[in-house]
Amino acid sequence: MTKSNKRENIAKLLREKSLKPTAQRISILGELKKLQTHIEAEELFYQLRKKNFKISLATIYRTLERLSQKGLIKKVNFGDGYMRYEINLPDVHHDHLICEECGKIIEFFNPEIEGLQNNICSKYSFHSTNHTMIIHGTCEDCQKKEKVK
Amino acid sequence: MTKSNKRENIAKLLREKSLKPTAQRISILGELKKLQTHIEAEELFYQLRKKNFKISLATIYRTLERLSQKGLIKKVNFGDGYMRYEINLPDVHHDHLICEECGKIIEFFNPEIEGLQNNICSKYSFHSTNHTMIIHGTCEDCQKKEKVK
DNA sequence: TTATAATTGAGAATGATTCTCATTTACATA
DNA sequence: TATGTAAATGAGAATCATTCTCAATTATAA
Repeated sequence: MTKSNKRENIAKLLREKSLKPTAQRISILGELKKLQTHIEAEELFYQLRKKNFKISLATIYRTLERLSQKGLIKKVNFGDGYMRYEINLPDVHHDHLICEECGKIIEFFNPEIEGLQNNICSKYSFHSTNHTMIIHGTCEDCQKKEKVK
Repeated sequence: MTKSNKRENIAKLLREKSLKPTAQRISILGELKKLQTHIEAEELFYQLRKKNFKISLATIYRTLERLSQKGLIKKVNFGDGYMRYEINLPDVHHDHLICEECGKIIEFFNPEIEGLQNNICSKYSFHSTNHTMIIHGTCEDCQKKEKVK
């Protein structure tokens, strides 16, 4: 796919969500699409600047918020002081394992979680739009390091 | 149980974790124990001040962090800008449903989650110390309000 | 083209949390 | 029971991710 085709696809996506397809929004969504993983606002800001996209940090935050409200991206909170954002691929929901030692974040997908979520929600007559499951602990590598000590 | 007995129990708990049982730490742990639910640092600060405990906000934050490291309390992040803290009753792990409309937080306990967590961890050779599952959506009451509109 | 409502940039403001450092406290030891 | 010392505390300053403000710019409908 050509570069301008990609841009046009993203623009279309934005219009479908009644968001004006500005250069800034297209660049953010394009970058997240390419990344396929979570990123912090400031990091995204530097990445885009490095690629000569003209954009301000305020716009990054504003846009990420809007895209998240519209369901185009997901906002993830690992509890370490700042939000992370990632493209929202429908039906490919994943959750996270966070290593307390080295900070590594492992993404995992578990279909049973979806079922479990449904059970819980129906029990409380709760209508869920989203869930987060974060498991904190120690990763394989860091467990080995522990043993060596 | 008398008031001074309670204090002595909490002091013992702190000593077991090699934490000096200061008046401030005892008051914090006592309050969380009485509450049995999550609370924000600032709110806890006001509660304790109201009860004439002499304590500073800095100490609140420091102590909550220490108690959490030692596993006496749990730190919960609902992603709304500030941490919440709650007493950690072992083997009574619960998770949360958060209503996006009214902010209500429903606690739930689901034993299957523990099993699921174990499956995931063993798959990744991950040693878990803790997990959080948060389901965002709309609570029963707010769904009814929606319909009326 | 033009009007206008939405979007953006730059930097100031906010606010939860952390840090600093002088003072106080718990407690092991004499 | 007195004392030395490392740990804990209080008060307020500092931090820093995020949000706000407002003038300038831009997307699009007419």
